[in-house]
Formats: sequence, structure tokens, C-alpha cells
Amino acid sequence: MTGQVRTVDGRVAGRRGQATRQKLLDCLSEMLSSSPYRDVKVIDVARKAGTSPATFYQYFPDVEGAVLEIAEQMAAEGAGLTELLAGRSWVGKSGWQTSQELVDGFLEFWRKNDAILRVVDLGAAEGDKRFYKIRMKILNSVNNSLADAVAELQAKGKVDKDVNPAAVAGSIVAMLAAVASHQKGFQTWGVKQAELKPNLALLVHLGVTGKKPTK
Amino acid sequence: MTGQVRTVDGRVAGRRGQATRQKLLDCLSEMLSSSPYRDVKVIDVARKAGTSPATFYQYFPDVEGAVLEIAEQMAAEGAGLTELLAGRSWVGKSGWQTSQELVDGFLEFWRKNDAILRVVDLGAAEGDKRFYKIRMKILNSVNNSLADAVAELQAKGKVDKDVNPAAVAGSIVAMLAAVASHQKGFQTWGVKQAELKPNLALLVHLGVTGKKPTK
DNA sequence: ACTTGTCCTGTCATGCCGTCAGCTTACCGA
DNA sequence: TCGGTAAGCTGACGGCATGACAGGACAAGT
Repeated sequence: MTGQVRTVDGRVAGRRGQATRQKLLDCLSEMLSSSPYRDVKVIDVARKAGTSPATFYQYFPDVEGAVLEIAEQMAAEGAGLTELLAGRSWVGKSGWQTSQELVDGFLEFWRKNDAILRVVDLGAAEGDKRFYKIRMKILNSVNNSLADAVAELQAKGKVDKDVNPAAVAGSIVAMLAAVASHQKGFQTWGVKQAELKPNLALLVHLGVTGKKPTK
Repeated sequence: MTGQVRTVDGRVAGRRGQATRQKLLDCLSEMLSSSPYRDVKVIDVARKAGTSPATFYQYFPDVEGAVLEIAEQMAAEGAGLTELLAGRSWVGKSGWQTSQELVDGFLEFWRKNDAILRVVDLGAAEGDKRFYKIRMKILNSVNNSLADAVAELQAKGKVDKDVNPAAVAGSIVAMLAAVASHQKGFQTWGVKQAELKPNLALLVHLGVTGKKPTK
């Protein structure tokens, strides 16, 4: 029951309209990858989509509105990140594997959607609740699972009592997101992609379990 | 020897000119805190500074150019973050203290400069080398110290050999930066500022030494 | 008072924004 | 088949930001 897709002035969009709308979104997505967010103009998106600016405004209130739409679509996919953690173990060798796969999946997802995620991150940091919510939606899936894992280990006495599972999980997730969006940066620091992953996985494992992984 | 401050058309700026220039920078700084980066317009900055857009363009090529200037100033201050780590120990109780003070200082610095740091982060993520360099300048001070600390512990055999100091240090620094810029976010996750810090410090300590701190 | 170089702004061409009226196209029922 | 209705698109327009320039205001030294 998401309701039908509607134009700004309230008409319901038909087949053709939806196609145009999607084309505009696709073109916007491309533009976000190739030029700074600040310089993305409605007219450029429209031109790229082979239509006119007026058409753009029929479907979106402004660039930001369209960006939110793209972000929403991505967030829906991003919910799949939960599977990286569902039912996984954090003890012994399988704990190390869980950690590695989480890092792998996370970095991959971020790499695929880096342009839009940059903008979402900015919006969230600027305090825009709409972007903030989307960021939460993506990170929550991972965050909650991690927090649960920590809490569980804590209940078994394997993790100190004064640890706050939510704080630790949140920090780890933030780290993953930050490293992912500055992946290129590490190369300039003399750290190769392939080297980065296991070290990141190590930090994740340490954070969750408080112990070095058994490899 | 940074050379004198110059206008866009090559004149050297005198006392009065420098004052106006600085006022424009200050106003821009304020605007960045109060409105989204994308919506910051030259005309608004000029109005706020009680001058005209033409004056702005005399000193800066565009908004981005002025932002770089502000960022540069901040980066100079940020170099002081090194002191949070210079000559500190990572063993025993003092290790725990080092970790705590690092987190404290880092979050504080970020909180003070959050608006401009947001923009720098975005610019860097978008691949703009000028922003990237500034981000490095700030983080390098901390990053290098951390990497050294890890390498040292590694030489003493207290940290596994297959750990890459640069990768670990970079990831930790990225975590600090990310958590700092989304501090508000944690509150919505039910994590209070005061709770966040020790948990973050714990993660830092774990990452650097591989062991839980002795408190 | 006059000169000199700094500093600021009025003005202008250009281009994007965001809206509207109006035209074209697709769909549907009679 | 035909006409009605709603969807879909665009040209055109006022408004505003951009960025450049030339000329006027101002301070400081002579």
C-alpha cells in the first residue's frame, strides 16, 4: 500500500510517466557519480534525460527530492545487509569468518552506491531528518544485529558488563561506513584494498567479542 | 612564507581588505552551520557581511574557494591534535587514559568545527584532491602517531605480525571522525554522549593494543 | 589640496530556477 | 470509429544568482 506514484500536481503517473520519471532518476544518479553534489543542476539532468526542466519539476519538487527517492530505493536494497549477520556465530573460527564477510559485504555495498551514500551522509550530518532516517534504515539492520551479538556475549559473561552494546555497535558501523566512503583515501596512505579488509575485520571482531579472532 | 594575501585580480590586500575578507569568511562559516552546503549562496554571504557579491568575488573565485580557505585555517589548528598522542604510553592504566583523552580531544575538535568538516569530508569523498589533502593534514597527525604506536607494540611482539599498522590506524581514525560527525545520531539510537565516549575509547584501545584496557 | 593605490559597488550579460498555460498523446467507453 | 478525459510534455517567462568590469569612494602619504 505505498500508494501510486504521483506527479507534484497530484496526477497519477501512468506507464509512460513512470518511465520518464525513472529515466530522470537514473540520469541524476549518473550525474551524482560524475560531478560534485553542489553542481548538479536540474537543467543538466533534464538535458541528459532528453527532456525539459519543466518535466523534472512535474515529478520532483527539486533535486533534493529526487535524491531522496534514489536513496529510498537504495535503502530498500540495503536492508539485505542483515543477511550478512543473521544467525551467524561470533565464537571460534566461524566468528572470524562472520567478521570477514560482514566487512566484505559492507564495503561492496558502499562501493556500489558510493555517490548516493555520500549525499545521504551529508544530509544526515546536516541534520536533515529525512536523510537521517534513510541512513538509519540502512545501518540499523547491521547495527541491531551487532548490538544483539554483543549483548548476547555479555549475558554469557564473555564481554564486560560496563560495555554498552548499542554504543559499540554504532561505533563499529560508523567505522565501516567511514572506511567504505574513503576507500580511495587509504591507497594514498599506502594501504591496499586487499590489506585493508582483514585489518578492518580484525577491528570488528575485537570490538564485538573483545578478543582476537582464532584464524 | 605563504606570500601575501591577494585578490583574485592580483592586487595585494591591505589592512582594510583583509578585514573584509575575514568577515566574509566568518559569515560563510556561520552560514555553513545554519544551512545546507548546497544552498549556501554568494549573495547571502555577502549580505550577511554587509557588503556586495562583487566584493566576495574580489577575494574568492567562488564559494568552494572560500570554503577551502576556512578549511585550511582549521587544518592548521587541527595539527594540534598530535599533542593528544605525543609521548603517550599505551600500556597499563596510562594506556587507558591515552585512549580516553584521544577520544575526548577528537570529539571536541570535531564538534567545534563540524560544519566545515562536513564539507571537507564531502569534497574528499567526491575525489577533490584539495579537500582530500586538507582532510589528510588533519587526520595524518593522529593517524601517524597511532600507526607508530601499533608498529612499536608490534616490534615488541605484543601485537600480531600480520597486522598492518597503517590500516588499523586509518580505520580507527575514520571511526573517530565518523562517530564525531554523527554524534547526534547516536542519541536517537538511545546512546547518550557520556556513554558513548568510554565505549569508543574501549574500541580504540582494543584496536591499538589488541587487549582490553586495565582501568 | 593632490596624488596614488586600495577598496567597494552599481550595473550588466548570462544562465538556472521554478511555474503556468496550453498543446499533444494515450487510453477508454459508447 | 469516435469523442471525451486525463496523462504527458514543453515553450516561455519573471525572478534570482553568477561573475565581470569600470568607475567612484576612501585612506595615506606628500
